[in-house]
Amino acid sequence: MNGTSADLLRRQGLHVTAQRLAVLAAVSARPHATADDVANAVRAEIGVISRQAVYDALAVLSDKGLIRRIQPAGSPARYEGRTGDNHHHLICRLCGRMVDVDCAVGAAPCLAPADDAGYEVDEAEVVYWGRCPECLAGAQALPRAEAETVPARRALRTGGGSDTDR
Amino acid sequence: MNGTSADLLRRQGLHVTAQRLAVLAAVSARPHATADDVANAVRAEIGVISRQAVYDALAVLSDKGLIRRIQPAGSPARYEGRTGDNHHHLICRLCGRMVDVDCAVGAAPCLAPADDAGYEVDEAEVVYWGRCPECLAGAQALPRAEAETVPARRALRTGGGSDTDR
DNA sequence: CACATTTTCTTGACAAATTCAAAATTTAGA
DNA sequence: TCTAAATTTTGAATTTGTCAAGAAAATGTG
Repeated sequence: MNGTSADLLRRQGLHVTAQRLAVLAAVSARPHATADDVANAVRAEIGVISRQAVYDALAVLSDKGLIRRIQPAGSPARYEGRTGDNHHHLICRLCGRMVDVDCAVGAAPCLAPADDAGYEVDEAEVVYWGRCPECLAGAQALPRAEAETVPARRALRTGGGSDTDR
Repeated sequence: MNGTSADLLRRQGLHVTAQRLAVLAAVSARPHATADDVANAVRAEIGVISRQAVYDALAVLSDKGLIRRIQPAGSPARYEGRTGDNHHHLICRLCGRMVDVDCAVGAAPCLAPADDAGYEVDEAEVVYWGRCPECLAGAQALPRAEAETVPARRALRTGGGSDTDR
């Protein structure tokens, strides 16, 4: 199991290091984790790792396609291990909660642009924006005026910053 | 023509200010501009504007649906005037160039998730990732080793940062 | 038109996320 | 083991964006 991860790295021509293995494991274990979440998870596992090493590892792993980077507006970048199955994301505008949605169309690439403008497209990223069940319930309970007071953009940070998922 | 923009603002219950009109005009004139681009464009037109006023205007205008905010991974937020037609974006992984693509499916919302998980979805944002014609040409012309040296992520900033579009 | 209220803008400090740079370590292969 | 190249560490700097408080401007009313 660990051998597999190391092989994955080698197959991409990357050096195998404890940091990278730990980052890969952390991302797989916590879908939608931020770089910071990953750093903390890795520290819990191998002791210390520099912030830079985390960023490098995340960058290199996503460049090689071993992990996927998602960057919803107003939220720091997130990473996930599921790759290649071309699933999409449903994000709550109010609390930032993010959930996976299987592709409605089929296998990757699930979509081809109407006109590719000469681009060589390798991925179609789809984000569905809306409001999650909990926020819907909360918003509807509030009187109109108060509901409007909720600063949507800000909530993304404070409310759903890290405890996003599931 | 200017009267129209002012009316747009009034219709949304917003005060009509030179700053907002200029921001609106700047965004319409330069699709995919960053907040910084907008600030510069506005300064060229009305003299001075504070960074905060630009952010406020962009936030309020996109909240009201007069402009649209796009935030591709690894790049600062961008704004565009085209709204309501639910078009999508094609972004080059190498240089960051972004072009519009009309929706392949039809009118908004062009897509509904396979399983909405209880979310009330109001928008489906689609980003096609790939390599633009120029980068493709450049990459193929280079010998393999050199081509791989190009730091993809960094290029997004330097290469295509501001002079993105077509 | 003058006024009061509310919104918006300015200024300046601040914070988070990410990147840069240079030196020290580690990895892979001969 | 030894070497060259790849990684990691460390620490500072940037970029992007936000907060807060007071000043200025816009809108509706008398």
